[in-house]
Amino acid sequence: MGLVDTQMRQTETDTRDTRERILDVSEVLFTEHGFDGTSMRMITGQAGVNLAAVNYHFGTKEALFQAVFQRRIDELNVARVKALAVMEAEAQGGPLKPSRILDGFFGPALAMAADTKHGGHTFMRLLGRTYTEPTQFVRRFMAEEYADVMNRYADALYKALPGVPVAEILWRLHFMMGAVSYAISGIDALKQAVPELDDDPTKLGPRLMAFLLGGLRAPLAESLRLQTPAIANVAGEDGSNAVHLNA
Amino acid sequence: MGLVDTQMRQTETDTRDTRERILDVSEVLFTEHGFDGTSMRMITGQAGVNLAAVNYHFGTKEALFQAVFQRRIDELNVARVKALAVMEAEAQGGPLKPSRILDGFFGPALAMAADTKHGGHTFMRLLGRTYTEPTQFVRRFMAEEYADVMNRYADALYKALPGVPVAEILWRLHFMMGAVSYAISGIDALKQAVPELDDDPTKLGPRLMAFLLGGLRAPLAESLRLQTPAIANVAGEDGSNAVHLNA
DNA sequence: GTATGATTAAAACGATCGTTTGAATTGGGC
DNA sequence: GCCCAATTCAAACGATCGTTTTAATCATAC
Repeated sequence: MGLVDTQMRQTETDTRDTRERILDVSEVLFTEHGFDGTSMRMITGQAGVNLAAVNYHFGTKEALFQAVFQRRIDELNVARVKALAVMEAEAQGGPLKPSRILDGFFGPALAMAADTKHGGHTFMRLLGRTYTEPTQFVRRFMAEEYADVMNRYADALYKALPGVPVAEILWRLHFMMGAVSYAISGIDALKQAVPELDDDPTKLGPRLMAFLLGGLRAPLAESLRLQTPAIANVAGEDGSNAVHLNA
Repeated sequence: MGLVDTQMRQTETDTRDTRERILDVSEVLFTEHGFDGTSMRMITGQAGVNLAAVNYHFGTKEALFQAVFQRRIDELNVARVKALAVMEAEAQGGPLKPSRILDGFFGPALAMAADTKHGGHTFMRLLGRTYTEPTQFVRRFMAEEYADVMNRYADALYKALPGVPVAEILWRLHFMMGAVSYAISGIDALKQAVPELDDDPTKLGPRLMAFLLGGLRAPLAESLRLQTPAIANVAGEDGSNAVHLNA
């Protein structure tokens, strides 16, 4: 046992070098060129390992993508659950402030996105994109791991915002995730459209938080409809097929 | 001239059949499998045309993707500009209601996304994704066409929301686009995480509008910071590298 | 030293990729 | 009828894809 253990640890240390080098490079390439746009030769070439190394260590290209994904999302989930647990312990059963709940949920994501040195930013762009094009593997992943974390935060928000239905909270959590995703990934496109825009990275957090809190605490749609009919004609040529965004 | 014109029109009618068939099929396949994940043989096979037809009519695969993109985004831009022009004419120089401005901007997008019969929904998913992974072609597109529409709506919002800086409006427009993108594309992932969620499509518009308006009209970050310190510890193991979402 | 198991290396596999070629087919103008 | 341009078609091009195979190399246990 002891011998095997020593040997194992040694070999594991060896492989971790190659394995992690492959993972790091893959993370960047998958983000930049997509799954199909990234070839094994691009990966192994840039990682400085043999072509067969990926198949040896991960089995298949798809399994490699899965490994890239798993490594980061586990880290993200752990940070989110831990942040919520700390806050709930402090509150001793009482409700939390919505702003702090959002901090706990989106803080780890933004922190990871702010890490441009170790691929965190790269991965968050990959995650935000993958969320809108769920493959079979990602679907299963969402159901297994993501659901738990989302429901915990939805519960916390439900306590913090009395009177707001859970379904509404989940939808708004979903909308907020979209806003955060664009805040992280879409900056390039935004700067392309408006080059003169102030994109001070230190202001992004407050800007985003202000927006998210406003959206989260917005009056419900039912009461809103009474205030604003908001029936805009956004139709085709003749204006017949009007679209009612608020109806 | 007349003869040539007649002949041209006839042949154009002929090619339009193949061309549009290719465009329609490509739209679906590019959305579902991405650019690299879609092969010319998948496209031509499903469209019922010869393999060489794409190269003949569009020149190259990338040009085909560009054509797919252009067809829809032109339609979107025209609808948005038109909706704004109508509202501004009615208002006779006065400010517009923010809810109506959002209707004008996001109404056409949601209307297109609601069109599941003719590929509109498909394309909106493609657009939302492409926005976060801008290729060289999309970058140029953003700068040329998207910028104009965005700035028009930003100006309208600037008039409607006195005291809010233009930069802030642009950022919030950006955040809102993320929320809308997730509302359109991320439903599958959301349902995967929370299967019991109420996803009545007729409620999506009001839900989204309520959220967007809340985020748009939220107090600015500067004043918000005074109310909520909102410094969450979302750090790693030791809690040393705390993240300040609001600082 | 030798044996053993894990890792790396070089080479090749068949399959599929986007694109091109050149001939066949089409359809309207004379 | 023929002509001509547009389009379609079948076939092939070289390149690249993910994966497998087989041998070489390495580190460790005995």
